Amino acid sequence: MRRGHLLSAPPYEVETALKRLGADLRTARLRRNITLAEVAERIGASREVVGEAERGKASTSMVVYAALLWSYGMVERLGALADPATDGEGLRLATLRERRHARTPQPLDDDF
Amino acid sequence: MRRGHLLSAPPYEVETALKRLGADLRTARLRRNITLAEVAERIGASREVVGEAERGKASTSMVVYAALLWSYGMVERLGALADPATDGEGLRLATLRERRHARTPQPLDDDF
DNA sequence: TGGATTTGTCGGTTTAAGCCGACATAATGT
DNA sequence: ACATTATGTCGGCTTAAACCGACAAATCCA
Repeated sequence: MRRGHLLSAPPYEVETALKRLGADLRTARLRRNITLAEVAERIGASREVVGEAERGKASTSMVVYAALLWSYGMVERLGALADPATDGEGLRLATLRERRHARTPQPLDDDF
Repeated sequence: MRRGHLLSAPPYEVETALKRLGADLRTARLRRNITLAEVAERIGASREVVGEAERGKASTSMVVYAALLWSYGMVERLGALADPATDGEGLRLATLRERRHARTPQPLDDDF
């Protein structure tokens, strides 16, 4: 992790979403009346990383967030998060011209 | 990242969810007719990590997944993923006895 | 088929994530 | 207030994530 600016300065909306996700994970845990150390042990991680995830740390491994969702019975939501059937814009584009792999060489009109 | 067994062997349901999420992110990208390199540049990451996320790599940073969702216009879903209002089990428990015994989380002045 | 493009992989480097132990601080409840 | 518990923080250590350049394999389209 060196030069890419993603981790050092993610888009604002990304940070917002992560902060909210973390806060909601904390709410879920408190409602279940368990401690950081307890969840950490259940999912096989350290107390520290769980606390960081609850604060929405961007560079934390995806598996930490995923395991937390799993421990609260919400992991199916993660799997369905980008369901193609619910991707409105993608569906529109797909009906026009779906792509399988290679990029279609654009002849002239290169406007984006 | 050394001894915790989370990253080395996550729960099966977690791996499944990540695989599906990654596959769906790939579908979203192909529908939009853009390459790995292009998305990578847009979100400020390397082509490699994007490819790994699309394969559901568990140890990839959360921000990579989040930024991909963002680039496809799905980042709000991530923020709402663990919405307390939709946490059925949590709601039940909360009515019984909510716990407030936690320190108010500090802002986590961004990842250093 | 052939040529162009996309994607996966390999080697090497730098940075930091995650772990641990111990301590500091904040919140709780009696 | 006090003791207790939960959470945040510090320093050090080990491992690997993310980067880069280049190459190999897969995919696509004319």
